[in-house]
Amino acid sequence: MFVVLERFRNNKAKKKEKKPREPRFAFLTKSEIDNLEDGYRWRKYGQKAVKNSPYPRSYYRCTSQKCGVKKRVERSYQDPSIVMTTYEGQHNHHCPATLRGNAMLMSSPIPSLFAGSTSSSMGPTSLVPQDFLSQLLIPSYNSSTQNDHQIMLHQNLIPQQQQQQQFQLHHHDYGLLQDLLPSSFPAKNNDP
DNA sequence: CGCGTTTGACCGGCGC
DNA sequence: GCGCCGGTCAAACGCG
Repeated sequence: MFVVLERFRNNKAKKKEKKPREPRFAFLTKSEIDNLEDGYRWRKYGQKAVKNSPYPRSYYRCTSQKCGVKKRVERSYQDPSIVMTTYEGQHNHHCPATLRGNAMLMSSPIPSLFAGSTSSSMGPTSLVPQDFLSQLLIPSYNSSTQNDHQIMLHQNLIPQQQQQQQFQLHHHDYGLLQDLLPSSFPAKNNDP
């Protein structure tokens, strides 16, 4: 039904060198597949039971060496059709396999959206306070076909005017979101 | 044989 | 100190 895109900023950094956690962000997807294709190869390295939930949480790591991106997938205990995916870190490489529709990555409307937000045309986005943990995007999501989805993104940073746009997305575009989001909101990094 | 998953053990942080 | 909890390791296993 909908996708909630959330961004975490781990500034709990009392010990900066202790756990220089990568920036994380999560989004909810309504999918019956736990491991949805985002264009990257993942190796599962753990699975734990979730408290107050009958569904386990799976831990994945990007298979590329030099790329410590992690991701965890957890199914909602309330709505089993909703899967929460949390990414941690950013890929420092491109998609390993040229999936079908790879060329579409360039023509995807999503990059243009976030490119626009970074190019200061969206102004207020850069004013997000650092400890602002709440969601920056709340895409609505309707599964039309198996591979294509209509996604409605609207920024709720400005409650007054929520900008809404519609896009066509593929599954592997979720990985794109991950690539683009952190750079879209360049928070002041006073973390050395 | 190479690569990915499974699964229990292990580990560090935190609260009591 | 102890136990819980979230996260990770790694050996065993499965599959092409």
